[in-house]
Amino acid sequence: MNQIDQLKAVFTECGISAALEVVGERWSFLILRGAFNGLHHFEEFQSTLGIARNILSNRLTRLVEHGILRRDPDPDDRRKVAYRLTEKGRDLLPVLLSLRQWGERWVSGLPSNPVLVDRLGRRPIMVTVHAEDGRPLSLGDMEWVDRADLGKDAAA
Amino acid sequence: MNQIDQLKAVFTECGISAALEVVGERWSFLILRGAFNGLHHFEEFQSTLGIARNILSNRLTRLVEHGILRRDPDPDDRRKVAYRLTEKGRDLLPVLLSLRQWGERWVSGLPSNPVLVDRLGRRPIMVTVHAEDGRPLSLGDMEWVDRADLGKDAAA
DNA sequence: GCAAAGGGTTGCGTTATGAAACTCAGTGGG
DNA sequence: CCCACTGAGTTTCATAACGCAACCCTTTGC
Repeated sequence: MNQIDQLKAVFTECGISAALEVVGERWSFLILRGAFNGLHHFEEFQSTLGIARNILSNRLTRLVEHGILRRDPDPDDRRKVAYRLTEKGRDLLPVLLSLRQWGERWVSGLPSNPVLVDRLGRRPIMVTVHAEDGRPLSLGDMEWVDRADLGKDAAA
Repeated sequence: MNQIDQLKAVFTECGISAALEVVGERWSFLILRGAFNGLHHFEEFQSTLGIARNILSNRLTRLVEHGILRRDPDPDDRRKVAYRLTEKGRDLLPVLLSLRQWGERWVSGLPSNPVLVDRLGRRPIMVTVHAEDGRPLSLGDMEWVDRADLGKDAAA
């Protein structure tokens, strides 16, 4: 098995590397953040993010190819194209939110604006790591287990 | 201030871009994944990830500079250096896990190995987005609110 | 018909990434 | 003490990704 095959194996066997292959390039996350914030059009992304037009074009195309965004031409104005999150894209919300939570806590220091709130309680939503029964967990409460031993352990 | 200008302001100070400055480069997440999986040494990262040595060197240095990893020379063998997650680094777990969850579901299709389980229940842990009271939320249950309006709304 | 808007491309220079070879202190065995 | 080997990097040079500015082509509004 050569170097390339090894790399390829790494890329396909782990969910993290699989995900990064699709959304790991520079700007991808920021474009998605924009999409979650209600941006739809090329010019909106370009002017709010300040990204180079060729790169933006490239990323949007890639995100569409990977089924994360949909490209909807506007029937009323045929110059316009709306990029919208698919379900696959919307399902990246936990990634974006946890990244934001971390960035606010450890890098920028200050909570950013606007805040995503629960429509009912009108309190900020949160991302947590927890057990199936809902108990919140920290790293010390977890351990790595070979998948093959999972059922076995649970049964034991 | 129109919507776009608002977003533009938001974006420069957003936790997501802050986070990406630090961990957004290629390989950073994979190195962190390795660290969470118990890798500590340069050679371990290099051989398991297949990353170029110069890049690995560069990333490790950056992650140390940003306080995500600690660089501990081994007192018993002065050739060895152990890279360990700091609290700031460990706090990236939700990001890594949600990324992995997404990658497994939407890209690789299959669950990867090993699995992080709850030490007590010995069941896989999970990452979710939810309200303060624990209710799981989907995008439709949330809305963006200006932080200044938060208390106001809650009081109203 | 003409200017402007929207969504891109093209060309070209700069940075980032990658492969392979090289360094160099430290260690372990004979 | 000598030599092979290990661990953790550096250096060199080629290639890919990124960024800027300018350009292009439809579609619209007037």
